[in-house]
Amino acid sequence: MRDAEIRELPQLIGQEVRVRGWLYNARSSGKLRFLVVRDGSGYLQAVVFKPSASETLWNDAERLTQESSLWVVGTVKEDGRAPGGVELGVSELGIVSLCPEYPITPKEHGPDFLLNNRHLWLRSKRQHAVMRVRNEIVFGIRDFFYQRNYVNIDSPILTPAACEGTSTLFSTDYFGDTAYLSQSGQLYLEPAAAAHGKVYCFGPTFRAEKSKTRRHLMEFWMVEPEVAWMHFDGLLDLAEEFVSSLVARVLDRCADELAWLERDVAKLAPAAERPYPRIDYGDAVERLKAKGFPAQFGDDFGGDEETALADDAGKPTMITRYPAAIKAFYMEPDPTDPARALAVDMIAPEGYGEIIGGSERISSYDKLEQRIAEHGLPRQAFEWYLDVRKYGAFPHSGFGMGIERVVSWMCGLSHLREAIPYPRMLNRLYP
RNA sequence: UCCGCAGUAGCUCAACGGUAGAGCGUUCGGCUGUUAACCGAAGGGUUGGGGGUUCGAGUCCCUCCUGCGGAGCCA
Repeated sequence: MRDAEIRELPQLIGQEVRVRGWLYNARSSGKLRFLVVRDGSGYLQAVVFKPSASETLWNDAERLTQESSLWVVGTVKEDGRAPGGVELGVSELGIVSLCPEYPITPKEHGPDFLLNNRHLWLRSKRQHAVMRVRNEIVFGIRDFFYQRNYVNIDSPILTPAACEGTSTLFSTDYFGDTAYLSQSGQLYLEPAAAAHGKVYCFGPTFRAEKSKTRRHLMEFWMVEPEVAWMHFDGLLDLAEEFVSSLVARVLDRCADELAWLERDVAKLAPAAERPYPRIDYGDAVERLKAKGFPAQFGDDFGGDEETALADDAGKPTMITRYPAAIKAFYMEPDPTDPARALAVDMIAPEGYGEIIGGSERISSYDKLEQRIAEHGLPRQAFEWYLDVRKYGAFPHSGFGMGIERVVSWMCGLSHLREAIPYPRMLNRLYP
């Protein structure tokens, strides 16, 4: 007799196995008791039949409460009446820990209650599926870059000053000095691109903005590639290849999870195919005006405007060459129009908003020095960053992608908070 | 920070200014194939806090707190 994970039971028909897990739900019908057991790998209907069960076995099966931990020994049987087509005829049952009244019932709950019980909510089917998709995306990201000979160079989380000087930062005491939690790894990645050529960082990012929307978290995960010698067109190709490959991977390997989440796969599938539309910022403004939005050249786009642009194509859409004035200081000006930056935002369809922001970086020492001054940034804090241009300047480009927004989009979630195990939001730091 | 919505049983929600209700969960009973099983019964309440109007407030008014959605900002 061997221990088995539930996912492998279809290959073990007729064998006696032990399964360990938790009681997800139970139903009884006179002389029968159906125990739905979950072990993380799947769900199993374990059946106890009173006439063939010992008194102890039957009583234990009756005593079990939702989320009690247990083990069952029995024979794996094929049965069309069981969910998944396979069930276990239980011959022995062990109660490891009897669970007191479990807060999360198989009925509906509100978001506040569920978030207060996030540590338990993670056990439920839907959250389980989301974390599986997230896992696939995270691994897919690392696989994508590893296959292409990128080197993972992680940036520090504690930093001495604002990376971009715009967003509000969380601060903490650092032996008497003030340290800030990183809001981007990019600046630290650029020197590493001079060392390895193709690099990426992947870690948590912190924004202390008091944003209260379904698209914002205070702490989120971001992956940022940075590539030496890559110009703007190459960056657009990279972003497109990257995102489409992740979508294809999730569609291929997470079909069960997407089904549990009732994700409309037909709406996601087009994003697995290249190319993605590329719309010049100026054309995007015109298109929005034609749709009745009060868009003006020079403005950044709002959430509704982004949605309108990406939904035209029904797949991620890249908006290119934004006005330099509304973009970060380190972005390379467009050689054909210095008022524009070689910047791109990739907007996901179905209202999921910006998932990627990137640009070609300024490679000239003088130009960067000038921009730092124009933005009123403390030059001293950026000496090391200027060194990237001083000692062997090189053209390079990169982008950042927010993991939770991508997970949220692929899973079809209505809120980013379900896309991360423990969401950090305004007014929420528990559990 | 601004605008809007909400707070009633453990959970999700009802209740015209006039006796505080249902479903799920829990406990007990019933059923030999259940699929969020079903049937019967029981237990479960300071209606977010404070103040006011009224013969009478879950309901109307003021105020505070908490949460949700959106704006701004961004991934």
